[in-house]
Amino acid sequence: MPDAIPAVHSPTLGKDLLDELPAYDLIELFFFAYRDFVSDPDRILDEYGFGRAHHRVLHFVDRQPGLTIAELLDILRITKQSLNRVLKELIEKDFVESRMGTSDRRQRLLYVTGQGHDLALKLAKLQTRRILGALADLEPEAKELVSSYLLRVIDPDDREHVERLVFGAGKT
Amino acid sequence: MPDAIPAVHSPTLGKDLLDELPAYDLIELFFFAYRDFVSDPDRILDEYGFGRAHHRVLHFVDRQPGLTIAELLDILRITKQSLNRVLKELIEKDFVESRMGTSDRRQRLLYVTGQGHDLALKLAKLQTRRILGALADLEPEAKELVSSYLLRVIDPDDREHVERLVFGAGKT
DNA sequence: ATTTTATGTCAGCCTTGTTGACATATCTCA
DNA sequence: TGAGATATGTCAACAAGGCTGACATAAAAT
Repeated sequence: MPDAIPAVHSPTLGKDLLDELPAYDLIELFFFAYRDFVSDPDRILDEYGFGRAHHRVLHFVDRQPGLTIAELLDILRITKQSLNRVLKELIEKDFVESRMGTSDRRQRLLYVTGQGHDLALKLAKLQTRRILGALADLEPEAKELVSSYLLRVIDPDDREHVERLVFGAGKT
Repeated sequence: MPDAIPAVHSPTLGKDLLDELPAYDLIELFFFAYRDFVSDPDRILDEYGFGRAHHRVLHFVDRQPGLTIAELLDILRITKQSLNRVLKELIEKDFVESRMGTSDRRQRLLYVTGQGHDLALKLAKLQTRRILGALADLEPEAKELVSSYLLRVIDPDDREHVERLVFGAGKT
């Protein structure tokens, strides 16, 4: 079937062809790369009786101490019932703690505990080894390019939010 | 806590710091980008009563007509019971068909049907729009760089397999 | 002829998502 | 102050898509 498609380098057709020819290479690479990216933490999480859902919560709470439930729901885009299930376990096992808000006492502000931070860091380092290691043989500007590429894959409406979250956290 | 870490640009420490400082930016961008990357197909799959698991099967069968069950299991890395559940549905709804192997009659060779191919293509184009669109304002060599980056994120043991699968499919 | 391989299938369990309904405490605003 | 909005918690039920273990069959391989 690809045989029927004429040589690609005609400048007049460039834009249309992008719409027509699926980028199977990137689609599949993305799939496999992401799978391996999340697989590293899985083994360790198992030892603690946690899953990926716990990892996500722990990660974002570690990154943004004092995060509220509402903010976390907004980041994860799951229902409060789903969140509550894993959050409750993280709190019971003393990896996260929830304090009453000071200005608004309805809010719960989330913080990681000592061992919560240790685990979050351990998992982040594992993933870091893989995703920075992958840059090793590439040009020095590769990291900048990859991260600006990934940012552009994100929905335009969320980009600003993600940018604040990713590049603005920890400093606040 | 980041305050305790000394200024980063000392050349002697470069390598060690890579091991120590988690790449939160890439970790999070990867997370958000992948989420949006898979979200596009979800809406359409819903209309057919399919989920992501069906999408993956349909995709790889579309890409590699004549795929066997064993090969598919190897690509997806799930159990045959999990695969069978979604595969059965795809076959019942006439998106995929399974023919007896010719050389080895124990094997089942999988093929997409007409509507199976149409759906697979529709989904691939949706994802293509996003992941090629994200290249729009970047340098021309960005695509090559991103795809070689993603390849390097994949487990070294699988890289060759994935390369064959990604760059060698459809031609066979 | 026996064993191995490729696949199918039954039954049950887990994680993580969903919806809907309802409870409580606190804040906001008229 | 009092009514309503907001932030969170919780109960119950369900669905998708993973998993394990056990067992069945047909065909290939030895």
